[in-house]
Amino acid sequence: MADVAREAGVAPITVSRAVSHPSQVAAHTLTAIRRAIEQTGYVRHAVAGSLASKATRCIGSVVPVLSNSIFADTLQGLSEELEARGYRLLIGSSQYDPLREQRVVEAFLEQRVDGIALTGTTHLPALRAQLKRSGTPVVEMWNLPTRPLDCAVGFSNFAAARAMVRHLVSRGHRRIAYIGGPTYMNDRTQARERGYRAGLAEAGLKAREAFVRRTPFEFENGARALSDLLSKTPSIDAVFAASDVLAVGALLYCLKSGLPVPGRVALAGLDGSPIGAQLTPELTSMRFARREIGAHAASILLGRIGGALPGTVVDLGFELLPGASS
Amino acid sequence: MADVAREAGVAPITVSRAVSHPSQVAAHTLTAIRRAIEQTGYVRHAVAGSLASKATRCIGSVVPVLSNSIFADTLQGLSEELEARGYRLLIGSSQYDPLREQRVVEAFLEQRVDGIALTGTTHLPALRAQLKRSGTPVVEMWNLPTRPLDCAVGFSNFAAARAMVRHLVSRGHRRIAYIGGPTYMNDRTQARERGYRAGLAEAGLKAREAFVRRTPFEFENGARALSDLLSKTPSIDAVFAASDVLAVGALLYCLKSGLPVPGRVALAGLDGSPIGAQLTPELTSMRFARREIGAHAASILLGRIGGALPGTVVDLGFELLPGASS
DNA sequence: TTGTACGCGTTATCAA
DNA sequence: TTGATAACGCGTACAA
Repeated sequence: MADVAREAGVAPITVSRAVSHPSQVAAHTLTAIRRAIEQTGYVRHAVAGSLASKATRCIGSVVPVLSNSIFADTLQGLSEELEARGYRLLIGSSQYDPLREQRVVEAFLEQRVDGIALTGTTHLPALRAQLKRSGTPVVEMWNLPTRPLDCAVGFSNFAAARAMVRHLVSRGHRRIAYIGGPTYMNDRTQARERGYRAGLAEAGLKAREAFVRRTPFEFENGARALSDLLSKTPSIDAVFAASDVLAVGALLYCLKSGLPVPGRVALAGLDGSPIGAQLTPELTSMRFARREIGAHAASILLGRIGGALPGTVVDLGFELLPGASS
Repeated sequence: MADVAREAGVAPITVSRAVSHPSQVAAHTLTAIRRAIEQTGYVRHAVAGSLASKATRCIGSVVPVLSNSIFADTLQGLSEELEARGYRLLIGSSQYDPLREQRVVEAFLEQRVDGIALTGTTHLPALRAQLKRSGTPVVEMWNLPTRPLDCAVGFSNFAAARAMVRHLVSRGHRRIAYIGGPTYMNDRTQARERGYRAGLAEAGLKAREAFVRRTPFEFENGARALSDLLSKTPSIDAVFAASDVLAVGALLYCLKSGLPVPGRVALAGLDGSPIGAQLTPELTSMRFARREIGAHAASILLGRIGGALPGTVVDLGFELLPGASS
């Protein structure tokens, strides 16, 4: 920066302004400085800038996994909105492990990110304390917390799951099994399972533990769980898989085994994945505003950084996508 | 840090050592400092540390998109390997736009990342120059460059595509069409298309432009391209889709339309996606070492940071996954 | 094993 | 609109 300043015949601080706040610099000074930057090959040192300004213009984000496209869409929304406003996105993955989440966030806090976007609302108490103490703006995504850490954006996983069970009931199904993810420290999965039970209860059906399977989000596991359900409790006439990864796996298993869907079992998922819509029969699912969750999260954080108060909770809702699988 | 030092009765530099190089500090001093850190709630300021040490322990990575799981796997490998060695991963996406790639890398250079992992080998000349000038270690992933920018890890997209055509020929197919991605500034897609033509040429078959479709990587586009090929050039007896996203889309289209596979058309993809393996018929594909590409990229960059010379090019090869679709 | 002195490259603050 | 000065919070180099 000193070299550029010398070259352009100005003080270093003017170069700083030309780069960061060009509107505060006279037009002719600006052109001189830009030429000098060109000539010297100067690259702004963002680390030094952050140290002096006490702002990194970086946002940290934690998702369970990158390989599930539902979070990829949210990250895309986050990243685009942030980029448009001159912010950068750091991404960490927790692998559904709250301890890893904590470690990733600790790294973010050391980097002095200006804001943090988390997936879900279940976090280790120690992490909640660290976040509070740091004063960093936080937004929780993908569910509606009863008591948000700071701000939140998502939808009611409970209501979405219950609505799907209502749909299956409305189609005449009564013996509805459930395939979902592991519930440990996962508020979304927990809420979906509660939504399933609530939906059954509403219809006067009773939830049976023998109708429930919990398994990690992989296609093969959806297939395996369905096969297991059909052999152990052959009386079931529908399966609600609380994630399209599991639902698609289950549907493909039926196609492979020649089991008519919905003739033998009806199937429904959640998440509205593109692949489900391409299958035959088309998978009944629920669309969530995946990209918008990210975009809203970005807006909320930038608002908080700009001085807005905590407490914002945005509900983006959900939309039933009825398919031929149910 | 000054507060911690006072609390522990040592100089600030000793606190710095206790945090960054604990082995250089006496055990009892260490425990005193750790207690002081606990009491004060001190969080290391990584920005200041980076400014002083001239190292950020951050690696920047550019992928075309996050939503395609093939890159997610590579990022997972990268991130895990880096994390294990105390480095952090910054992720940017180019949306297959070389200008966006350049802007993302410029941001990385301003942040003073210690190394950069790029997808592919086609980059804007201006970007190549900036990278060279910066001296930052770079690794190109997912293809084998003839002249690497610095280092590279991947496999021959050309050879993989050619091998798949050989496979289709060996199964008796002669009128083999091609569905691939857009070729502009995408060396992987270009190489796969050249591999297709080379495979045909070897077998004494001639490539016809009417047999070729280029379309963005989406399930629906694979379906649309196949439908178009079947109506315009009904004589085709096989389709090689140079990416499983497109191949799966094409296969699902056949299932929906009741076209026998491989009876009416044989189908083959590339990338070895999990979903392809679950379909009926199982999709013929090619497995690439997606995770390992990322893990190797991390090792190579850390090696370069540690002083290793540029020029490393690692070929991880590919493996044919024959399925019932061909 | 611990400490002193200094500098890393910017920006905030205040003044001109 | 531009500039002088003083941090920002660490780690390096060297010394004790």
